[in-house]
Amino acid sequence: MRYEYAIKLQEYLSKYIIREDRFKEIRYIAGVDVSYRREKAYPCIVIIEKESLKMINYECKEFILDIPYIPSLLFLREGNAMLSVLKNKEYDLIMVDGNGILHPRRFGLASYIGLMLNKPTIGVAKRLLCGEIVNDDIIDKGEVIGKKFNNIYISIGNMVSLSTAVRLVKEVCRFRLPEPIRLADIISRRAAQA
DNA sequence: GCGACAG
DNA sequence: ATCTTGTCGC
Repeated sequence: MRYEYAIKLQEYLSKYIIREDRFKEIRYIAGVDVSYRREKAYPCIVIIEKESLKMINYECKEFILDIPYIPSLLFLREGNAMLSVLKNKEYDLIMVDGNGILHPRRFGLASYIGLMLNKPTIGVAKRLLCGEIVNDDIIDKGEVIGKKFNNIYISIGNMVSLSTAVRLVKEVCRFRLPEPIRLADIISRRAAQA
């Protein structure tokens, strides 16, 4: 896929992202992350019960990668790997290691996942991709596109408002990262090193 | 042209 | 993200 085409695709798909709450009850939350070893990726999903923060289920797969990492096009590299572990599982919302609309074209990995699965998703990044921070609000081109909290950057992926996204992340944070993502990170890392 | 740049 | 040992500190 040409670089220019991928950019156009993001601009087009971003129009379909829903930036408000579209769900009934959030009881189970999934977290997804990907670790690497040479040409292979190890996507992992962890599902926790929000109330108890207990892990209910997890799975890790091996995935062959052919697309390099290009800043702002992370969804091309990790998108399908993540989708493969999200299939046939039950959860009410997904937290993704990467951005949602906190993105130059308002369409990061978490938005891609949310649109493909028609599910609520939240983007959680450890470093800032774009925008400037004003009182923990992340502003880009006059628009609030995310929130800084706990030294992480939270954004709408799909079907969740920013305020709800922040509240949910806070609810499942024991350490720096929200539990579903922290656990998925640990498990995928271990799988990659095995 | 220069620097920045999720994972 | 990954390649990589020990080390300082709560």
